[in-house]
Amino acid sequence: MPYMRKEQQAYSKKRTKNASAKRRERERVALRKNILKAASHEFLEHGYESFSLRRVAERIGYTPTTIYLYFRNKDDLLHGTVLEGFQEFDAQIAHVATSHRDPLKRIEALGNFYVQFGMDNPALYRLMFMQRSDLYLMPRFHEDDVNAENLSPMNPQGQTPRILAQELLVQALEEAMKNGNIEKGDAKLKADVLWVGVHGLVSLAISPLISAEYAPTLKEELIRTLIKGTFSS
Amino acid sequence: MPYMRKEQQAYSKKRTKNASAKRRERERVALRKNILKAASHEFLEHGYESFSLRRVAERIGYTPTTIYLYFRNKDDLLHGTVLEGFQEFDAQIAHVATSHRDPLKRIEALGNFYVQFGMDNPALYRLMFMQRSDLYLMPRFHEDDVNAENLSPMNPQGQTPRILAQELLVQALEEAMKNGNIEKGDAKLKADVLWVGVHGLVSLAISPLISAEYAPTLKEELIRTLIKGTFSS
Amino acid sequence: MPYMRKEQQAYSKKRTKNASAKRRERERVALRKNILKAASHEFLEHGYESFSLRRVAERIGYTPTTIYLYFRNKDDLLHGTVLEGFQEFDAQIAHVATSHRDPLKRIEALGNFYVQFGMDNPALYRLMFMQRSDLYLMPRFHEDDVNAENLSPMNPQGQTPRILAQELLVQALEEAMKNGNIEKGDAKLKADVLWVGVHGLVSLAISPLISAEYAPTLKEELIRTLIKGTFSS
Amino acid sequence: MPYMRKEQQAYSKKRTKNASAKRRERERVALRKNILKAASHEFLEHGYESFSLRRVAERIGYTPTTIYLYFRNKDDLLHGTVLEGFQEFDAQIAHVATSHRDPLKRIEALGNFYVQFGMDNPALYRLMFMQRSDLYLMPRFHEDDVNAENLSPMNPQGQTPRILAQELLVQALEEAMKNGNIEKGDAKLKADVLWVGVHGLVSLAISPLISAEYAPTLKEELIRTLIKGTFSS
DNA sequence: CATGAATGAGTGTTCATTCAT
DNA sequence: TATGAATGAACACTCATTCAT
Repeated sequence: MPYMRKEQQAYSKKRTKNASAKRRERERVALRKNILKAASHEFLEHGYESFSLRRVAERIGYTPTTIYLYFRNKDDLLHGTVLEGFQEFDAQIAHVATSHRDPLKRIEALGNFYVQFGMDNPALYRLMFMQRSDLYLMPRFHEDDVNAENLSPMNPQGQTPRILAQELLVQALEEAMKNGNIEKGDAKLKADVLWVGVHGLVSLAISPLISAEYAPTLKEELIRTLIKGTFSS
Repeated sequence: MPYMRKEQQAYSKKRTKNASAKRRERERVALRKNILKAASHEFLEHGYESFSLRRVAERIGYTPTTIYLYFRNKDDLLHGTVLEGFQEFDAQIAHVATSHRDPLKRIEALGNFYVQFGMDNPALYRLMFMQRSDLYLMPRFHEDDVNAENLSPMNPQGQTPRILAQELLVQALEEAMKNGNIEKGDAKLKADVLWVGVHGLVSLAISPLISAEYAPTLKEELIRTLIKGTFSS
Repeated sequence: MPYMRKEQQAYSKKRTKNASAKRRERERVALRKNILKAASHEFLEHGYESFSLRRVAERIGYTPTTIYLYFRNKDDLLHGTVLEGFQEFDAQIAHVATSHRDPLKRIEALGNFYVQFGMDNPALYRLMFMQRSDLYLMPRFHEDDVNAENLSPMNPQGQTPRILAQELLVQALEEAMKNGNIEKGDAKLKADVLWVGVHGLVSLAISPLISAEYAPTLKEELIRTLIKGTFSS
Repeated sequence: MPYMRKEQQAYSKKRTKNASAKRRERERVALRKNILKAASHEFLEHGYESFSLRRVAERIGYTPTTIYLYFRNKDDLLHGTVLEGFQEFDAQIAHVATSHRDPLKRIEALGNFYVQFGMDNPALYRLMFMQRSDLYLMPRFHEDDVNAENLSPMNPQGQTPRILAQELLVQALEEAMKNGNIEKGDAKLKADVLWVGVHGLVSLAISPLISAEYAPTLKEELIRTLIKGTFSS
């Protein structure tokens, strides 16, 4: 080590300390993300009910104990995982909504995205819309998690967040009504009918009740029917 | 005990025995049903994966061991729960189908019954159509259960039984097409669209995603939409 | 029923009662034997450690509870079973001993029988000589079983019964010494050497350590060796 | 803590860490051995069939769960118990064999060691030669245990290892025959006769059937008999 | 005499969690 | 920061046993 004045030494030390602290923080965040990623895989494979913290630890090559340094307990990890999934879904569908000016096209895009997302993420879809909708509806999972209100990104007023997908659909329908694209009526009600339709499709498509090959055909027919039933005068 | 002649005594004894045997049988059946009911609740609360036989026992205030007197093992209990529900559902919907000659009325009745049954038996509905449909699809649960072929009462040819509700709907649609009530087309496909609709409705209605009060309104609108989309030329 | 005088009636009644009592007693004894037989099969198949009372009940088509009418508990049944086996062994070997006057021939017969019995009843042999010799040695299994001293039929003096096979061998050797067939010496010691030899053979023969096909050859050589080592001057 | 320079501190820390790691390792090994010891006692008392992992845990004052930190499952524990014993036995008897050039002396030494080992380790001996010989015969217990081929140290050719004691005896007899110490013949057969003899002795000596005091006398006589029967012309 | 119903103790095993290091 | 050691609670399941009938 070359000669340094005392102040320099102290300054250097501080810088070193800072740098190392930052690196540690970076590593910390990275590992946290890693855990969440592994957890979401675990979740996808084993579902909500038999989600195992130990298997998550195994996936990333750390001891179960380590996870406790990043999450308070199994539930916390699980909630973190699904929260991430929910946010992902909300972000993506919000993006879809903002990508189409024309309300009719937007409605179609929303429907297609919804179905696709469900079929691509069956475990998550099951959880959100079939098993634990309460979790999806809940504004926050832990009482002390003050940032939880931004769970649903489209909720600037701080109201209890609802199902974003549904709200986007309502908005699109309202616009379409205003534009005169479709006849006026209860937008919320009509939106819910559409939602019921696509949800029915997805939930059957990710079950053994209808086959994966059959799903697209059925989807076509369903959409045709819904459009005809909803929009035709 | 009052004085009795010997023959009377013997007769009385026999009657007592019979009566007690009958009472025991009644109790047996009752407890079995009780277990099944508790099991379906357990199922509803904890899902298939973390279904716990012990918790079922706790619910009804018996030892876990007792359950083994009524079911061979955990799987058997689950299957029993499911089977019971399926048979009940199939029997009732078959009855509905035979109660309406007119195919259009029959379709309406089937739909109404389907929705009502689901909302009246949410735990069972979840089990059958949302979580363990594979069980419903299975023609028989135990290889040695020779009576399993009558699982679906409308299957006299001995073919692998499928979803009875769906088949009844297809039949009704075919009749309606033959009668000229609706335009010809792929009856199976159209039936499935209807099914997707009602299933979507029920599955949301029994979740916290839409409220019970709202359900009837939504149902009306859905039916209107589906009918318009399906039948109008 | 024809006319009878009172005394006659009473007599007849008594006779009837007697007869029926006897029949009941016969049935009782028969069932007890039946249980013991089933138990000994169970014992043969599953050994001492995993002997199951319920399986015994299943074998004879009675409820487990019934067995408790004939035996105090599982141990009692188990003990009854093995006791029977021990008595059988003792009876048979005693019979073998009395069938041969010539001590040398008797020794040979005893050895052959011993080996054969062990190989024919491996479970019992294991229990008597390899696993729970204490049971075989014990004069009685239950403190209150006063008849237990006749466990070993050759023990009229009421002494603690020892291993009958061994005693018979000692007697034979003593006779042979007295007769001058073999040189004098410690008969007990020489008998024990022979016993060690046959026991070693049997216990290996009923284990996977030596094959069943090899056993006879080995037996021949063993006997040759023992005779040469014991009797030749 | 006394004053230390930084480097010293780091060094000390490292040493401490090393030391503690070593201590942990020692404790680990010790506990593992403890478990194995308890397991072999459990085995001795309750036999293979009703061997209870939980009782083993109780014996050493740990929770059952702890055992799973050292053994994969019950079977693994049993196999561990057995394997340990076998390796020990094989190693020791191999050492005995190599310690005596003269085949006759070697045979005598082998016999003495065999008997002594059995009487010193009754639980293990029972396990190896009286109850679970199949385990001893198995070349490896776990498919993934690549080091299992050195189970038997005298098997450089990689052949399926058999009972080492027996093989050593055969070798010694063959040498003795070659040297003209004893008359030629079937070495394997003669070795087995000797084995049968010592096994018979040990297995009776560690049972209540013959007393510990009597064992040496009987052993002397047995050896005398076997030698006379085997070697004398 | 025999049974059916029920229990309590015990089995192997998994898992989330804690604590000292 | 991360780990290793250990635990306690829970799980499905089996068995011997009791009690009322």
